[in-house]
Amino acid sequence: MPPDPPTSPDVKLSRYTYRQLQLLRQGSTATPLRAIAHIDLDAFYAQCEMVRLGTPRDTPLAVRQWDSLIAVNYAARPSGINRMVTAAEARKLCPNIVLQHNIKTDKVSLDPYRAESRKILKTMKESLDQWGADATEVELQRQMQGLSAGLEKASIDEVFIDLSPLVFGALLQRYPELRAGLQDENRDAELPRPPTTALPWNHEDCLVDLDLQESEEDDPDWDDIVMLLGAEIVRSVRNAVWEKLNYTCSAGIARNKMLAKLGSSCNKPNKQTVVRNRAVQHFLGGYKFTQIRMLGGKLGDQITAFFGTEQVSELLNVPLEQLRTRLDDHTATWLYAIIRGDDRSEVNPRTQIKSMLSAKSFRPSIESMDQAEKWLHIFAADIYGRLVEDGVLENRRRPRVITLHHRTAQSRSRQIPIPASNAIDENMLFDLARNLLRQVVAEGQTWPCSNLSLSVGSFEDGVGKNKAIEGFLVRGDQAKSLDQLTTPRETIEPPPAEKKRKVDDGDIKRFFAMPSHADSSTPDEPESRTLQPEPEPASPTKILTGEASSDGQFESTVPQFICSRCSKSFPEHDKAEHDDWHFAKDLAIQDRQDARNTQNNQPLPRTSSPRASSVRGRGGRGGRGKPEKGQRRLAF
DNA sequence: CATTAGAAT
DNA sequence: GGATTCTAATG
Repeated sequence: MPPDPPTSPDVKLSRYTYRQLQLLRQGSTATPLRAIAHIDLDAFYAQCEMVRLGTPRDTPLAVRQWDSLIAVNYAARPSGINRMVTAAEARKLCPNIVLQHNIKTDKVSLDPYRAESRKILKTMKESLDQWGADATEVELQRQMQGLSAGLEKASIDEVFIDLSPLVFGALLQRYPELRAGLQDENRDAELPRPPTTALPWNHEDCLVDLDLQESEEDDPDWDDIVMLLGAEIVRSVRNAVWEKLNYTCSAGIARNKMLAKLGSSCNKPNKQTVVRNRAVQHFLGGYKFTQIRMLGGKLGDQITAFFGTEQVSELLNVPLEQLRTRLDDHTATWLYAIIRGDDRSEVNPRTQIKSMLSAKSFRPSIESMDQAEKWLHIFAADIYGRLVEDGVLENRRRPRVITLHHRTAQSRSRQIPIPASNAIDENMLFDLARNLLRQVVAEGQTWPCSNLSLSVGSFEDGVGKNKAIEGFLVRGDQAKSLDQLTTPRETIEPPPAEKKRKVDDGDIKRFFAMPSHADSSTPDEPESRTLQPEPEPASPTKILTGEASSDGQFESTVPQFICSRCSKSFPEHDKAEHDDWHFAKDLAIQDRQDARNTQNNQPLPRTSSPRASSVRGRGGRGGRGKPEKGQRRLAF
């Protein structure tokens, strides 16, 4: 009998290694076993109105703005109604349709939808936190400790979820044979094959057909199991959203964000689509690449023009070299990978918004200061409301500049710092906006005005009472358990960034230790903007002086300086210390950014000496901003 | 800092 | 398609 072919030793082994399995735990982007979901609310605005009005699911309804429709529910679509149909046509096509008007003077009109969006997100988080909480074994409890899914709000009605940590937990729970090898030194050993030969897919899951060379008869590998578990989790999330809030949504489950996003729109409404690894080629091959995120605009058009096709399947034939002749290296490499289903962008939890803008274009242009001011009030209220959601009240984040844009024939903008000494409120924003508008008006050519907008930006992390920085400095499991109570959203997973972090930790601690307020090691505001009820042992005086100086009422005696960065005033002799404080906080902020961005990617070069930049006085723009720039673009 | 472009929903 | 929102590049 001839010896077995060389494949035989591998027959009982998986294509995947213990290392690749282990990477799931931290939600690494580097493992092919990753499980990412994209969830998309079905015709969101329409559903919001249906929920609000108690409209039955099978009643046709659309949300109307002006004469056009901005959302059409699924009950109305069979009548041929879509967003490019006028209200009158819709009525004709479907006489019994409910046309819910979106009040004209809107601006506030998005608010209810935002509120619903928040509720939905919260429900999803709760559902995820709940999932798998029933593990009984002690050892397992330990292993699953703090495993939580990262959740990125992609828009008002879309989220990405990194299911990997949860899937990791579930795998260990259901396949005990995987546990032992994780301790072994040889992480590059292959996993055993999964014990199952046929997977119990839920009949409601839509499976994308496998690649041509693959067969449903083949035994599944762990990536298939991962998808199965992912689908199970997503189903429970969707179910929670339905049960608690009465919204339906569609989802895609796949190896990465790009595939998940494409998947979620495959079967709507109220369905979930699974793109298994073995189906990726077949799946993507049928798409136009202009459907892929970031390729829907001019870049996509250019590529189409360059290579004479918009089919993924045809672009696959273009070798990387040739892509490089028309596109810059970065883009070429990214494109080459993305059309092959390789997308390593991470699910970015706690997407920190960088600016908030409220705008209005005027159909007949407006002609007077009065009209303009009316809108400034609306803008200020709108932005203020969003700032509150973002945590201004708790002092978690705070914008430093406010900008007014104005358009007649040309457009102009003016910005000023937001005084850091005062609490932000609606009126303050309005006053600042009015100042800006007056500046614009003073230059003439103001009316008629076709467009006005107000925005705030340059956010600084207020670090609402020491939790965030401290939590970050603690590593690993401690951090996670610390994190649980107060900020369930933030997933902090340092391990991959270990090497470069170490140095910084030292720096940060060193500088945080310096200030003479030796209280509780808190790197918080020296003058404590918040009125924290928390009885701090050593600080009643601190709070008092803080309030006094921000009031500006008791300042005459001691010589003061005003910090150019935060515009707060302090006794002269505290200046050095205050500068150090800014420096330390810059470092911490930057470090946190880095950890988020780097985790799993190549380490980035840290900009040389933050110290030097923090000394620089003017412009209120010390160490912040620059460092995260380079790798912002396309992470892969 | 101001302006403009690009992308997405 | 229009309006709105956000981000990044550029000078």
